[in-house]
Amino acid sequence: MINDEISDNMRLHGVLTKEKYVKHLSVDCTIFSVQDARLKVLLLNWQDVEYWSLPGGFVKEDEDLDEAARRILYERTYLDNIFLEQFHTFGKVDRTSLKLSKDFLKARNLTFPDDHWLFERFISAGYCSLVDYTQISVFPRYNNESGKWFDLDKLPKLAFDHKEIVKKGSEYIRKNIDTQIAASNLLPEKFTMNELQSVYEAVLGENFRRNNFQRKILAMNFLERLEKLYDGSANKAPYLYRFRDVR
Amino acid sequence: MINDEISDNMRLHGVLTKEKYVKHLSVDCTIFSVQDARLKVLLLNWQDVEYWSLPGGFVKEDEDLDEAARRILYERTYLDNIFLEQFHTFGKVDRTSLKLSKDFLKARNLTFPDDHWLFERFISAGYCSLVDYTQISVFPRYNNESGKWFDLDKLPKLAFDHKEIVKKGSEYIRKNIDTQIAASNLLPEKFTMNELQSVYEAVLGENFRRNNFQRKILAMNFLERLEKLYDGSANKAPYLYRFRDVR
DNA sequence: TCAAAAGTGTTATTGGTACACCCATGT
DNA sequence: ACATGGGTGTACCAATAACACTTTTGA
Repeated sequence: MINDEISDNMRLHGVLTKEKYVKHLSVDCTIFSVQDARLKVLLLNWQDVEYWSLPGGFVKEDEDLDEAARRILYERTYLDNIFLEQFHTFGKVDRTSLKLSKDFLKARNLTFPDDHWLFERFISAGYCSLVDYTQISVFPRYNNESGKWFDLDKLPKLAFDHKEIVKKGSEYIRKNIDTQIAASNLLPEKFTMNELQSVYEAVLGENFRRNNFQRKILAMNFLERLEKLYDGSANKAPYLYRFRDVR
Repeated sequence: MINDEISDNMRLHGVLTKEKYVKHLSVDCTIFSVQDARLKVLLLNWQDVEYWSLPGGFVKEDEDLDEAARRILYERTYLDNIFLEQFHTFGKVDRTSLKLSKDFLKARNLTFPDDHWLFERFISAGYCSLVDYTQISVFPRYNNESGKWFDLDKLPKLAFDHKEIVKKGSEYIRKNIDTQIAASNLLPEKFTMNELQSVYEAVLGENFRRNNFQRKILAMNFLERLEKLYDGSANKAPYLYRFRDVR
């Protein structure tokens, strides 16, 4: 366990010194999911550091920005083939803090020279995705790192400007809810209207009348009605649906 | 004139070698205006270079990304206090081209070592703004550079991925037309409903019925009705309006 | 036969579109 | 008085919201 931890940190140190990254540029992912009928965001925390932060990373020199975001998401969640969208780039000079950056590295027993680019100014591209948290097989990536899902109005202390990033990310998800939900893996291949409605309600944080919801969704014409689902419950069997266009 | 040109280029060279910029990061501005009842975009061209490009620039190390965009817009158009919004960041590895970059510099008689960061990969944050082209006092900035407004469906050959940037920028402007027009300086302090409608029609590229347009706009409740305008024409005097919230 | 949950229908309201009409204004 | 362009009213249609009723299901 201790050995794992050391080797993890060694690996990270090696990666940050040897691998070629685009300096001053990072990607931060706001990964949302639905849990207990609420929209949650995934945050990471390192042992002995007060602040939580978004799963983020750096962009390799030979890697598209979008690719970098996909890779980072994969590294954090082992989720592949996920619909990920850029929503805003955060570029305030003082958005990161030297002290906090050092604390982060100290918590992992990493040291870098004071003039390392890690301590300079960072511009960060924000990406967002809606995922099924039960399909996230393994995180965190490092032993002294922990991940947790947070309610948007019960966020812990966040590093840097990550609170603002989460806010903008969630606004983006809500504004683009139709495509986001359709492209997410939140629902199984086939699902009932009720399940779909629950997801909408969780993401938007408001309730709809089931009949009006059904009409509205069906009018958008991206659902395909399939066979009925007999799940053994003592009521009329609901139809199953599927998103029309294959992703 | 020749002297001016030389000194301009010298200045640019000096700036690019001495001033501290965030490497690999640029800002490109899509500046739109309305001319002949059509939405136009401002493009720049250097003598002896086939390709046109967006007014862009680099971000200083001690400058917010938003600030950089404002500064660049000011440098190009001498427009100040302009509503400028970020809409997307373009990060493909091959979005710039080494050859074209060299051509650009050659056209200005500038030489940089081959390993200069100017020739490396660039990530560019796209900003957009709607402005009154008649209020743009002076551009271009350099003598061998010319600026011109282009119809969106009659674009010339564009450098790098600037065509895509223009497209995304115009989509953003159209999607956010209400705030964009209200925040722009396209209209004078007081204006008639007809003038407002013309701007909407130019930006969206479609026509509306005046009475329905009026209803819709007034329902949004961001206009304040003022006195009537007697301009001497032989018809009923239209009301003047003003945007409610002061910008 | 009953409760639970789904499907479907009906009406009212709202927002937008099309058309019509009247009003003010300078020539 | 008249053409011009602006203001306002009304009828119509589609989308949405609110409410009601019927159907299916396993216990």
